[in-house]
Amino acid sequence: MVTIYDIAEKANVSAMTVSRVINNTGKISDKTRAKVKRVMEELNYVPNQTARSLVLQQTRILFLLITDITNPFYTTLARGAEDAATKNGFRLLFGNSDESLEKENEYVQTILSARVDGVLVAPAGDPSLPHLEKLRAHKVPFVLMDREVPGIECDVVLGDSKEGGHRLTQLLIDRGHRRIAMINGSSSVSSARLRLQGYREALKLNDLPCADGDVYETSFGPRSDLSGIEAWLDAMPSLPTAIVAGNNVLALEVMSVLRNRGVAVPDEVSLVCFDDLGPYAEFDPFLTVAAQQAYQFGYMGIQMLIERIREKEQPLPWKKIVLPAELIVRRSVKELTSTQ
Amino acid sequence: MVTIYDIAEKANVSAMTVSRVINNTGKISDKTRAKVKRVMEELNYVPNQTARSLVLQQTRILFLLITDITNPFYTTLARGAEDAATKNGFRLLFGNSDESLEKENEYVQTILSARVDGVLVAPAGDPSLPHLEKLRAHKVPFVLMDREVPGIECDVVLGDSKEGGHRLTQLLIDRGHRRIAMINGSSSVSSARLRLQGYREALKLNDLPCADGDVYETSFGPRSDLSGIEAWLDAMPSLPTAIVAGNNVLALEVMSVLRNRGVAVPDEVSLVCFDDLGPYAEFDPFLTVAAQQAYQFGYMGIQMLIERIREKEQPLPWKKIVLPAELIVRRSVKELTSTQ
DNA sequence: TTGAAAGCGCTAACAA
DNA sequence: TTGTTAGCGCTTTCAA
Repeated sequence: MVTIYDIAEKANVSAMTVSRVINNTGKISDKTRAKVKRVMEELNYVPNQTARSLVLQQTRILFLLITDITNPFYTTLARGAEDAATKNGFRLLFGNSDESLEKENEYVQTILSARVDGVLVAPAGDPSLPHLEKLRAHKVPFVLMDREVPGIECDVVLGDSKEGGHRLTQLLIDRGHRRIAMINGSSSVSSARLRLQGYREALKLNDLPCADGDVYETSFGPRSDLSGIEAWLDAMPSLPTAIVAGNNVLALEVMSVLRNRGVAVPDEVSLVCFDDLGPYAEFDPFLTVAAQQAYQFGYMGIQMLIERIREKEQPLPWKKIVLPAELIVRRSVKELTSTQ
Repeated sequence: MVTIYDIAEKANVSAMTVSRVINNTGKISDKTRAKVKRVMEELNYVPNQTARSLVLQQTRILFLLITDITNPFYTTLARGAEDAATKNGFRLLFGNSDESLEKENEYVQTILSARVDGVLVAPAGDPSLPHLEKLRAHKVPFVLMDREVPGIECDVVLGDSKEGGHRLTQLLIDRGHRRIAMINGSSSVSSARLRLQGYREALKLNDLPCADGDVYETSFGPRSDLSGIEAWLDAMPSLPTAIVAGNNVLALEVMSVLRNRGVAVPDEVSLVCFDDLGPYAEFDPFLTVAAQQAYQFGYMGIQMLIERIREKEQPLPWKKIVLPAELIVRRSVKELTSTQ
């Protein structure tokens, strides 16, 4: 590895001078600066951030902890975060807690030991409190987003969940709906609580009832098993004419269940939700696709990489994995009966 | 900051002993181990990865460089990569090049100076070659995915693009389509080239023509301006009965353009594409939503965080930003004319 | 304008 | 089983 000393030696200066050139600090004659720069280019020198972080006690790394990387709300948020970080000379590390307190805790541990300069976090819920307290105890600055956690004072970026819930519900009422149900995230998540509150508020202001069974509380994250939603709908004496979903994921899942039952949206049940669907909102994506095994791409890629790192000394032959795509036929293709 | 020496002092042992306890190396009596562990808990000690990386010459960090973080193909891939990395005791850092060579180059610089142990990269295209050569020159192991780059030998995880292009096209042919157009990514991207090849192959095997204007080449990434696609369609004497899209983003964009023109999919034009749409594939998401300003959440969050880091010494009052949601009314809500 | 020495927090190698 | 020494690559402080 080329170090600052290699440069110094070859340029006939001290390491300190090289350091000054790299960081543009102190006074240096143009001549030495040019000489040092030339040698750096020649040797392909890249400063070692690790060493620098150790002495400077800062990493210039920020961490973004989100709860669902497959949700376009969070990926869009991530792009914003990345832009802001880059613009300010920070790098951004991502973590995905999957709405799990356990994973969140692991990430907090990682964050502490990596000595990142700050954290932008969407907490899994109110029980995230100890994790935030840990960050606070270690003096790691953090900003909450999307969700507040009672018991901790800090900076926070929120959506107006109560108002939003109110307006979504009012919109349905304005369209003539009287029996409106709600599916929502866990009540241990502040945004879910507020959205529910907004919903109830709107119903109340319009003198509409809300049966106990009309509100279903689950998790904001995607589930592999939709039977909970099935059971919720089954338990109702009749389907509501409209449903408010606490987020986009829940809306899609409800839609899936309704579709399997042959219940048409919006003809039989209207549906509204929090959070948009990114690039997938405006379209009717019943696309026929050659589905590539995206997850496998990532998984096997990392496995190969780790193997390569482990066997760094004995260069094995290069490997090439080709994964077949699966053709998924959906209704974006029309059968043409007559030729042309 | 609590260091290994603070622990050592309080536990009446040497720093080395503490190190051994942390890493579970060497032989240590149960008694000292217990004592050291107790002190570590007491002082809330967290090992400093930065220092460790410096001496070990490895960071246990892998880097995943993708070209479009809003594409479900890549987020799904990222989940796979994260799982594989975590399972093997590595952390994963993400970067998003946005199909831009410039951003890619910046990330390569970051990767080199951060001394990550390895990189999993979807290159922006063939001109990524110098970036890969730079990684190679610095002996940073890397694995390519999704795309190959002529001129560099390395590990690679690929989809079978040619075969996939062929099969998608054949599917359309089997359904009676004779005039099939293709919209594709840049020909400087290997997967785009192969997909086109598969498409042409299928046409040829079926003795079908392919007019020059029927193939449109653009970028795989999402564009803010769809006028290029408009112009492509306009230039054709008539619309084809079917279109093959080189990836999911292109398919959605074509669909958007067709929809604006009142061209029905699949009734008037059939559409197929590479890559699935993640959770958004099976649904008809014409959802009415309270769209939150996802990008702003991330952007402002990071800004607040950086400000907080800068003003670490003078604690300013905590800030709270509340962003309003925008109600976007789409056709998931039905107007009820009669009450109830 | 330049350089020498010390140290950031940790671990490998060796010694006791 | 435990401790001492040296050094990873860099920057800060002080001296020249």
